[in-house]
Amino acid sequence: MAARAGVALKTVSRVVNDEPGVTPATAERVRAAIEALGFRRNDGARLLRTGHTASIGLVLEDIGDPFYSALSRAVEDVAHQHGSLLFTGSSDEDPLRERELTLAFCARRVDGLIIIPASEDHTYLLPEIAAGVASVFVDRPAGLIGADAVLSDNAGGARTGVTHLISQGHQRIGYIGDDPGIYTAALRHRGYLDALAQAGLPGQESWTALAVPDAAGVQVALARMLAGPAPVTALFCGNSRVTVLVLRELAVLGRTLSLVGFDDFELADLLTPGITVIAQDPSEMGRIAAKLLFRRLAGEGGPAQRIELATRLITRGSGEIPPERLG
Amino acid sequence: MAARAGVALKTVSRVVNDEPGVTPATAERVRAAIEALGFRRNDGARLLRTGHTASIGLVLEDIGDPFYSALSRAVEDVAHQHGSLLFTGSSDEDPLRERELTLAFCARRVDGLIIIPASEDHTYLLPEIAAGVASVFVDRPAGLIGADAVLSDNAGGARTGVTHLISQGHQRIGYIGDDPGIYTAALRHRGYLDALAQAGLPGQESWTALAVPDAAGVQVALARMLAGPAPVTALFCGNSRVTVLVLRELAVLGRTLSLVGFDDFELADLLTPGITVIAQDPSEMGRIAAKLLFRRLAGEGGPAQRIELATRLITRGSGEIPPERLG
DNA sequence: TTGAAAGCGCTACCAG
DNA sequence: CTGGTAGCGCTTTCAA
Repeated sequence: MAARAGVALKTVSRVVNDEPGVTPATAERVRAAIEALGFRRNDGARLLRTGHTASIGLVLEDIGDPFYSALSRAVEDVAHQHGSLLFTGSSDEDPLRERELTLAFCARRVDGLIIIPASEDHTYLLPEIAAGVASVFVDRPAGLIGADAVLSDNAGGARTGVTHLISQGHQRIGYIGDDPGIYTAALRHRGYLDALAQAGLPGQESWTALAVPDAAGVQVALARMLAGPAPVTALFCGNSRVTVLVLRELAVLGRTLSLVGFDDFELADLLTPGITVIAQDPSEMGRIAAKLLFRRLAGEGGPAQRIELATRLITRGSGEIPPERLG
Repeated sequence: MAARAGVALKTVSRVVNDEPGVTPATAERVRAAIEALGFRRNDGARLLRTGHTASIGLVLEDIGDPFYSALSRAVEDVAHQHGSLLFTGSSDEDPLRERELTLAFCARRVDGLIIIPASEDHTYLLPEIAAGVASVFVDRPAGLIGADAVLSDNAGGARTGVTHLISQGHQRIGYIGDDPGIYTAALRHRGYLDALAQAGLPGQESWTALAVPDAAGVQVALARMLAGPAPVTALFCGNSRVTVLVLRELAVLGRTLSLVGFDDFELADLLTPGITVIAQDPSEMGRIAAKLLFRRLAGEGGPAQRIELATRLITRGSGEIPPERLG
């Protein structure tokens, strides 16, 4: 400690922390010494003593994905407002990695956790929660434990999108989406089915492709939907990755379909036609989750909250092509 | 410490750290106690003793920007390989915030720093570096201090892009870019000027717009370039933000220009025509920077390195429209 | 193979 | 107003 260096001894702590009870004169002397010796307080040690680390951990699927990076930014801003630093880690949708990451953050004694879960079982978090780590789940709820969660209205959003296509006159509407083992994917598929049922429209197995991972999968799925005498005239895509893959394949095939996608994406408005989407608001999700986390950290009690955010239909052209205008 | 709880006392440490010299029997007993009591090692305390924190700090402009989020992901992957956790912070291009963030990371005693600088003066880092914090700068070099840096060939990339337009037969080529006070922006503008000079083409002041921040600015700039009897037939955009704004404005105007943009972006290939770009590789930049950082952390000496990465011309259509084919 | 003590850098608490 | 002392939870060093 640079105490003796200046002149005073462990009064340094007081001046560093702006505590009351120090003569301006001595304070100034200490400050000079600090400056001269290049003293840097070790927050690690400080926070070992005080108990909280003024840092939170964010575990998400992939920080490189624009959706999550937008969310991440919102979380960071709220954390900054509260004087907290942010640890980030990508799980790559791997439950084991999620767990490792989360536990590593806990070992660092983060004050709180924001988790976009990849795992279905978060009982491993129970001891941590008992030890006082606050945690908020985003995009998908926690598995097997009660915890705060900020979610989108996945089913409702998909229903709105498909209903929009129906209202344009479409009767044969396809669906391409993720593995229904994924929480959001299952709900979106459900929304699709609900919309059809509500309109009294028949579904058909060949019109649905789940667990489509890549371009090849999309190619096969589309080929199936477009084959035969009564091909699909419209398509609902379960996420923006699929939407983009479909757009590429449609371009290759030289075909046009009326199309609505779940999730907005950059430049969706600049394509021709513009892509109609069901938009979530990742920033808003991050902001709300982070605010809730800090309220918990501030001592707010009450049962686990489940906040569901509405989605928004943004019409840009691709979803407003009636069946008769298709080539 | 959960020592007395199990049975043994501070032998726990040995077990937790897989140190040699523990009977399997006692080890098992300790492990059981750990499990039972839900013991969680406090890495903060551990690392206070050992001196290194197994964490690095990344300060960038905006984690919400796809370019930086891709870079960030690459850094995270390398950090993970080395058993390090990652602090992330966005400076919003504000020198003060960059400094705050960096110093906050240093107070947390991160082992190393990866900085995408917003500031022109990094002398504030000197004491930290003297204290042993390794640091690598990315995208732009450090200001006023010698430090490792990983950069793109901004001038060369811009020169390639503009030369490409010239080779398509264009003689009146405009440039819209950022404030030349920004390191990368100045170099890209220089590349543009160099390419024109090299081809013996005249420049014209009205063809250049620097420090264009928003859609309104782009609108004005384009109007100027397209006015008169000898309007610009091609355009080089200094960054992807500008490229997208230009695309929107051209769509509004119903005009076409041959166009090359610095920086690749999602869906550039799906637009009609596809957008020809000079691509950087943000992942590669992040990866290289992080690897260099960990080599420094491992004790590699030598003078500050300056690594310059090549850019890549990706032709997709927009840059291959000859002047005579423009409406 | 195991135990005890010292100390990392800081703040909390109680004396002076 | 200022100083000393204890101790946060861990590792390290030396002794048993």
